[in-house]
Amino acid sequence: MIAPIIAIVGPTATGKSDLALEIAKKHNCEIVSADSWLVRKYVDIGTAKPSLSMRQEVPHYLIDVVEPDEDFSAAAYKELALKAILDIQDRGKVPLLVGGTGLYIDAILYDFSFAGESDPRMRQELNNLSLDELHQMARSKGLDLSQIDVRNKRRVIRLIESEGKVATKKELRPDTLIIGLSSPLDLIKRRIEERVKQMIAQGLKDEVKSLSDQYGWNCEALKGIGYSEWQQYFNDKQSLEETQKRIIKDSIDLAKRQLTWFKRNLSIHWYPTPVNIANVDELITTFLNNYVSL
RNA sequence: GCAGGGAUAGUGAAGCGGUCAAACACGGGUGACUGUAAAUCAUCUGGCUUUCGCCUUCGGGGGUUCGAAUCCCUCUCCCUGCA
Repeated sequence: MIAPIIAIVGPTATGKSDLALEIAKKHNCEIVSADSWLVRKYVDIGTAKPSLSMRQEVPHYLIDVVEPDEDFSAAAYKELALKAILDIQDRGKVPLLVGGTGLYIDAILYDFSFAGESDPRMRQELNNLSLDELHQMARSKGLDLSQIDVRNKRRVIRLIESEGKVATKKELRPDTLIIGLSSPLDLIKRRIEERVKQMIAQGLKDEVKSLSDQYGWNCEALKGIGYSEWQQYFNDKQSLEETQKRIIKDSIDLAKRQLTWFKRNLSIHWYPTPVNIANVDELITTFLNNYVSL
């Protein structure tokens, strides 16, 4: 059974969503978001979530699937996204995987097998231990610390949680086309700046306020970029200008990390950021022509 | 004009005779990444060099000393008190 899948990846603010919509309309696709923040309800402005009208034009999946204070994971994402993908394919359409969360993208395209669940209570206990204590614990359980970054607490915690089970990945799944959107960092910076200003103009502050009122500052939804920065502002410890600056800075740092992740993937077909849709379109048409129903 | 305080790498700021190319923070670069991933972590950040190392730095100039960012003299600029 032939089942092509197209992915659009890249750092924030490079126009993935807009491109995806155009592609989807032209090529009979439905969109599966691969973004760790779009999964969450009520964080709309700060995540640049695709608008309702966009979502009406073309179905989007894996958006608004968890509550603001709910735990989520890459493994959970994989399961849900896979379901959506199969569903789309069953209806004879092409899934368009779109997002900037490299781990989520790769979990699908390289069929990650995650190493084992985590128990929320146990995780909390582990979080309270020092790195040294975690090392000791891992050693006493006979776990192999040599394969992980032992200075990274989260990796050690995960090693303990998964009891040494090893995660695996496969080759890039066949029938996959990956398109990357990027541009020189300077331009990305400028786009981020502009976008953050726009978010604030659109009422990001109120969105944050109502979330913090309803769920408290500890909820997951307020830990993200564009959200956490406001806590200081609402405590009168930071001006609006400073808040905006910090959001921009955090977003740029994110973009760099995303770039680092995607850069090493040699299967990506890169396009510069103000995308020329015609170019991308050509590649996609060629790709999809291989699958014209016989 | 007199008295006192200050001038340190991209920024802020330690250092106050040797272990100082100079703590730390921020800013910047590079990279890692599988059940928190918008997370978490590593690493570099005066110049040249892969390393060893060499060279030029701590407002300017001149001294003291085996040795100075650190002590002395002087000049410039900034702040404070008295005029």
